[in-house]
Parts: sequence; C-alpha cells; structure tokens
Amino acid sequence: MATLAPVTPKGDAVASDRILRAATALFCERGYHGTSVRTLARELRLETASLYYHFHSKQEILFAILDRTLDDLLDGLRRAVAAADGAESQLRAAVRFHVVFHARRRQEAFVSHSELRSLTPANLRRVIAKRDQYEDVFRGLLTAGIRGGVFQVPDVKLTAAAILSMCTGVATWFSEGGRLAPEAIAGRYVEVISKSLDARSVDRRGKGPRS
Amino acid sequence: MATLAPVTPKGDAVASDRILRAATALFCERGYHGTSVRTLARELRLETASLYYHFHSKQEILFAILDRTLDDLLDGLRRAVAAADGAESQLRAAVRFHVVFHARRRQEAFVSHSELRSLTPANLRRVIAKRDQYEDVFRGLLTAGIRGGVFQVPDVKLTAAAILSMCTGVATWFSEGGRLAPEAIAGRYVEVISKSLDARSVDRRGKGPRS
DNA sequence: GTCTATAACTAGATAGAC
DNA sequence: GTCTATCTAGTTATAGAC
Repeated sequence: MATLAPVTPKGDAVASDRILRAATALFCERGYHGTSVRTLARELRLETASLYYHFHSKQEILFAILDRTLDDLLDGLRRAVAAADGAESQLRAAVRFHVVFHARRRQEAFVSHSELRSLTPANLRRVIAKRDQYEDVFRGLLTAGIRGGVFQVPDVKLTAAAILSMCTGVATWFSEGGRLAPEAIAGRYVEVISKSLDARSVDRRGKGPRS
Repeated sequence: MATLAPVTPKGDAVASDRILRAATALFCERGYHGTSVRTLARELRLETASLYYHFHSKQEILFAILDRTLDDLLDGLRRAVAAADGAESQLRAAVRFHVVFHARRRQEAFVSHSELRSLTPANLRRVIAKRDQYEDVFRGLLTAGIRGGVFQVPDVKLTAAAILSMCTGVATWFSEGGRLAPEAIAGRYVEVISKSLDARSVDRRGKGPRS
C-alpha cells in the first residue's frame, strides 16, 4: 500500500512491530484486560521487563495498535474513494475497501472496535476523532448520492451506522481458511448494500401498516 | 413479555437479580476482565464475600447473564415469528424483534456477544448452542423465502450473518435519550433489509465488471 | 536490548463471626 | 444473608546488572 520501501534495515521487523503483532493477536483473542504483560512477554519469548524498553506501558501498546489501524483505515478509504467516480461507485469502492480490510486485517480491526473502552480518556479522544473522520466519509457519500438522485435514504446517519455495523461484523466471523475469500465477501456486501440504497428500484409494497 | 406475574414476593427484585443487573452494566462498560468483584460489590453496597453467597464465582455471574439473555432472545424470536404469516413478513417480524431487543435491552445484548470469549470452554459451548439455534431461525426464513420466490439471495449463510451483524450493531450505539426510539430504528432496518432481499426489485445495472 | 529480582498493589475466593 | 479478616496468586511496572 505504501509507495516507499519500509524504513526497516533488513527484512526483519523491528522489535516494536513484533510486540504489536503479538499483542494484537492476544488482545483479539482474550481482550486487553484478559491479557497480562507476562503472557505477552512469554508469547514473544521475552521477560516482561524487556517489553518496557520498547513501550512505557501496556496502555501505550493498545493505543499504538488502534492508532495505526485507524490511520491505515483512513488512508485506504481515501485512496479507494479517490480512485472511483460518482457517489454510487465511490460508495461501492468504500464498502469494498472496508470489508476487505476487516477480513484481511481481521485482528487489528476487531481490536480497534472492541477495545475502545479500554483506552484512557485522552487516548480514546484521539482515536474517536479519527473514527469520526472515517464515518464522515461514508455519510458524505450517502448525502452526495441522495443529492444526485442515485440513492434513496430516509436517514443518512442511521444508514451509515447500519452499513458500517454490517461490514465491520465481518471481522468477528471471518476465517482465513474459510469458504469465501475477502474479495468474494466484499463483492456480496457491495451488491446487498447497493440494492438497499438504490433510488431506481421500486418498492412495490404499499405504504400502509405491515407485518 | 411473560404472561405470568413474577414469582418474586414483593415488587423487590431478589438479590441475585440485583447482582446480575449491576454486573451487566459494569461488564458492558468495562468488560468482564476489566471489572473486579470488588468493584461490583461496591456498586451494590456490599462486601465481596456477600456476593459469593449468591454465586460461586465471577464466571457464574457472567454465564447467568448470557444464558438468560439467550433464552429471552430465542423465546422472543419464536413468538415474533409465530405471530406472522409467510416467510417475508416472518423475516420482517424477526428483524423487528431483534432490533428492538438490542435497543431496549442494550447492555445484556452487548455483553452477550462481546464477552463470549470470557466464558470457560464448557459455558461457551452451552451459549453457542443457543446462539446457533437463534441464527438458524434466520437462515430458515431466508431459505423459505427463496423457495417461495419472494427473496433473491445468493448465499444464505453470508446474508444471515450480514443481517445479524447489522442489527446487533444497534446495541453498540443505541442511546435511550437519543433521537430515535427502538421501534423507529427497527422500522428502518426492516425496510432496508426487505429491500435488499426483494426478488421483485430489478437490478438495472449490467452484470459486467464495475467500480 | 535483554536479563534477574523485586516493589507495590490488586485479583478472585474463603473462613468463620454475627 | 452480610460482615471482618485474610489467603494465595497474579497484576503492572521499575532498578540495576550484564
């Protein structure tokens, strides 16, 4: 995704990246409070003291995971949208990106929404600010599509929340060895969402009380 | 929802119910591992030892919350479906029930899916068995609707997961004092989902590569 | 940059008085 | 049914050797 070669000298990951990767896996599986620093250290074949050379606290590790993930989400979303034309295909690109990301980088994505509550208030504010920017892109696309007459959406905020919940949910059940590849899942989600927003599809049911 | 009066002698809740309610709120806010037994006791103006008169362990409290919630979900879903006729309106009733439940009983619903990983293996098996029954109702309705020609769904399992993720997401953002009442949100979700499943709405876009 | 050793504290849980 | 008191083990984090 980055256009520049990594700054890391060799093909080796730097120590802090190794730590973040192991922490992501453990926080995803057992949660932040359910994972002790000792467990993380053991996983990395280190002593706990060694971790504190790289990070000042367990909280700093959590924040680094969420902050990086949110950066990658925002960056990827903007690229995906920029590469498409018109609200409809831009929204399709956005949904496709979101779903593929939540499948391919499942653990980071999962931790980034399940452990918001484990952040300190100051860290939470910083992460929420980025998450809000991310959601605003979706709201903007919905609004643009409504103005352009391609979407029929009674409530932009609610619809954006519904779409994002649905797509984010992929991170809770996706399995690498599973039946469907990330792109295949994304394709289906794009179709379902497009159909539900389409201003051209006629609702043949009456408007009276039902079900 | 129950047709019989509660078994509790007075209007008072029994002690174990008080404990479960407080625990639900705390587990929702801070997570199971992020909530100490001491914190729970303090919230209830009790000493920790007193809690152990009512429950053998913290884990038993968590399991009781999830087990009861799953029972209420399954029971409510079956009633909602039984009260409707035909796959289409039954699915609408199921979605409506699910969304309203996840708004009205937000904390229990949230804990029931966020703390699955904090259950012991034996307890997890019992909860998952009930959750699978719940999801099977949705899959069954989708299958029936496809056979009846009212739904157009390429992948029942994926679609059921997508619908449930979307509706369950309500528990992450719903606020009692918010703009929309549970029923209003449910109404919107029912419409969006119906539209996305509708076999009668024509997809006017071509089938070639897009976005 | 990783180690040993340990400080300072909190966790879940129990014994037994009332 | 709730309390005081306490046990054992685990928690995050640090000091200082190598």
